[in-house]
Amino acid sequence: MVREPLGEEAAAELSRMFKALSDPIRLRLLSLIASHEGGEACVCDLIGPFGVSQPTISHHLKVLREAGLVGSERRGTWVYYWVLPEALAKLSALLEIPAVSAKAPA
Amino acid sequence: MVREPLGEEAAAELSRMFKALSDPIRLRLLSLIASHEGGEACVCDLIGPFGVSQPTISHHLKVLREAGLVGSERRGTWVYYWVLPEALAKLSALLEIPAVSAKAPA
DNA sequence: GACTTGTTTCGACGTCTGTCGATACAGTCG
DNA sequence: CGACTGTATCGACAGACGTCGAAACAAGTC
Repeated sequence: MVREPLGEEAAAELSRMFKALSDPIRLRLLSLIASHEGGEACVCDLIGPFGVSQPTISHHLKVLREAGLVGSERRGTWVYYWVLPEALAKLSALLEIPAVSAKAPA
Repeated sequence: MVREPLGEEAAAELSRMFKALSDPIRLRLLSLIASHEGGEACVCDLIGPFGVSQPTISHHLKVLREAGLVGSERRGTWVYYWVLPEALAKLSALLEIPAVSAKAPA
């Protein structure tokens, strides 16, 4: 991000990922999935903690999935979700600012 | 993010920052500012590269500023913007997934 | 097959967001 | 002061987004 200006296409793809993270419920969902035992969670584990309806949770999970941040699989009755670490690593690396090139914080 | 589920307040604050990054033009603005000589850029350097009007750029800069991602200062005729590295570092750290706890990538 | 539980999709609604042109504000120069 | 340049704000509009209840789909059980 610091070395050279982001190209139009790269910015478009990255902004789609950040958009998926721009909702508090989706952030908490991601965190809940990532911190869940085994690194994955069933949808049924995710509908409790939030004050929204189950279809809304399903919608948010779809957004995370289409952004490439999580993977999902049906195993019998339940659907499981897990975080795709490569995607998060990509975003994390983008936001790393070499201390040298940044103006000193106020 | 992996160690424990994000709290409601933390998620709200972080989602505001990610929302600021969820627009391709804002991402490119941020990158343009960060990669600019001296780590800061005048607004007049930023209105050229995009196919949108000057008020729109000004609006996007305001969003970045209110999200705490950039600082700004008027110096004479021009207004300068620079990246606040602490904010980006905070987001970057959040997205770092310890390889151990993540499910292996497909 | 019929019933039950878990999950997704659909359709609708109000709200938020990105964009613009017009306008206001800030500072510089005659 | 008056004109001019750089930047921010305002008001309006179309489109996207988060949410819900209802309904559809999937898989297991009787």
